[in-house]
Amino acid sequence: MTTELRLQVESRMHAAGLKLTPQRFAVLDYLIRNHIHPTADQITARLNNRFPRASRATIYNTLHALCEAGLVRELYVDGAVARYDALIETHHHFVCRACGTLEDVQPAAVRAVPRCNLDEGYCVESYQLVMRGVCASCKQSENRSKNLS
Amino acid sequence: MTTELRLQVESRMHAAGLKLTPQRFAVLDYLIRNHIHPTADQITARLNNRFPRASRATIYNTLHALCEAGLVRELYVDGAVARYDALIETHHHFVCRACGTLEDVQPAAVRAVPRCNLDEGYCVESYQLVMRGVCASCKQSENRSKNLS
DNA sequence: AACGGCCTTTAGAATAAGTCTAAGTTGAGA
DNA sequence: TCTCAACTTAGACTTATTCTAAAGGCCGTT
Repeated sequence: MTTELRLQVESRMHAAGLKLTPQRFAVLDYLIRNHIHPTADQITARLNNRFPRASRATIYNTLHALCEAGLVRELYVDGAVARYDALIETHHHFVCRACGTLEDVQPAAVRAVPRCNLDEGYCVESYQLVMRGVCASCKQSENRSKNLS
Repeated sequence: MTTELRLQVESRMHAAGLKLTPQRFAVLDYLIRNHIHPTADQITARLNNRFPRASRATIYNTLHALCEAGLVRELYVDGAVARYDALIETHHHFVCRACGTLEDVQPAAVRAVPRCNLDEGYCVESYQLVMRGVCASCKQSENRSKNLS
């Protein structure tokens, strides 16, 4: 984590009334460095290789706290397992139905401005766009097997 | 279910190699008549008031079969509980953070054309847009309490 | 209309994600 | 440094979903 980012995190955590424990830093640092949308279990397994250890309850507490502080986003994409994402900039997601990979999609790549025309009084505060399909490498494999048959 | 719809369902189920059991009709009929995005538990509770009874396993089997047949969509919006939706026409969803209600949003209301400019080779087959915010009636309550204070 | 294969349903046990609890620990303001 | 509310912890608990093995029923064929 750069010093700049660290300061930003500190001020956000402070604003949210959260203490800066080693466990919280470790979780956030991991999410910032690894954009793999891990589950709580994956985070636990990875962090417990190193210092500091964190129990399951702490991982969940931390993730929820970071979500409330707006530093992390919780995603439900595939199934009933929550995935987590350091919320550095807004972005969308693409899921490959062949290999299951979940990738980030930069907002610039999507011509989808969620300028909604809902009934009067509705207030959209945030939105999430999940695209599903086949990623480039799986598409290639599909084409290859088609040509063979 | 209208005769027309029933025929459509029969042909889709047949195409998917699925038998037309009373339980499957009951689940689909309930989803078509009630756009409340129920959980598997809510469906089970509701159906077991009437004929035919269906066990938990059957409800899940049926929902998965209907999903594969493209007649039903599985949604993970709030948390780790799956919600189900008769997939009659494409539409989006709006979740109110105050009352938790999940509402349908017609595509016409969203100026979001998912014409994505992903890396070459990517193929978007479907997408799902979930908007979060405050619904009209909750917004009104919020304003009312602001004026009082 | 009856038959029989095989898909479907069922109850209940098993699994897994996430939450709760109560006791010990610690970050950070004074 | 002192203090205490906030944090962490292990493990029990809850709840959604899946699995299993046996009984049942849909439907093409006769």
